[in-house]
Amino acid sequence: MAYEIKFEALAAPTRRAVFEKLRAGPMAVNALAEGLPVSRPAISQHLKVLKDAGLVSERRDGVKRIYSLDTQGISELRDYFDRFWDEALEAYQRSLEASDA
Amino acid sequence: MAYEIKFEALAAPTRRAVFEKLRAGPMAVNALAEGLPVSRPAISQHLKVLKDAGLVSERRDGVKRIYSLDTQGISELRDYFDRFWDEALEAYQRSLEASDA
DNA sequence: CATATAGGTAAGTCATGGCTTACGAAATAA
DNA sequence: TTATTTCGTAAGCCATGACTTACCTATATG
Repeated sequence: MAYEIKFEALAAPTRRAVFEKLRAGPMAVNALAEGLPVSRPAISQHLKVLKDAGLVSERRDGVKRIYSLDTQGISELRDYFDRFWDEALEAYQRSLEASDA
Repeated sequence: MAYEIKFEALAAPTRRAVFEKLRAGPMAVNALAEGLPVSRPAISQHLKVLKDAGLVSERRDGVKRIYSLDTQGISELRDYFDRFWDEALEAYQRSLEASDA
């Protein structure tokens, strides 16, 4: 449920770049912004979207906010495509049987 | 490779509705448009995007075009999230070890 | 042939959203 | 306290893209 938000969250290229940068491990906002061709506020906005989508979580550390991947939210997407792939195969099988003489 | 196109393809709600409707099996354009709150040309446009993204394939049958799910393209997304989930877990482990006393 | 069916394409409209700059707030440092 | 760092938020700009209607092509059918 609520895949909508997750798909939309991963659609924007720079936002997905932020997301994938977190594979290296938890990171603060300035570190995430480094190397990306947009302003830091833009990164903050992307992080809010990713967080609302349940793909990322936030932790405070002094004046910094440390963002990390949300394994729970990511596993939901994994499960979604697992099921989708199974169903696609079944549908394919049925369409073959239907065209049998 | 080329996840970008797939994510963007699945981001639009009605386009994902078309995509998910194909779980039932191969279907012609008019059948896909039925029940959806947009015009038939809009469905055609969505199908083009899904096809270019490798999520859907097309077959001609007389005057009809039969669209089906592309298991190959879908499996690429499944693999993407499989790997992502693994890496997210590893990153989580590393962050735990790093915070060990 | 003429007509109906099925669906792709063009062009234009309009809202969404990704970006910017400017600003504000909270925690540390001097 | 004052300054500095780190970051979120507000407001506005502008391109993108999700729609629409109008039109065209191609196959079947009378």
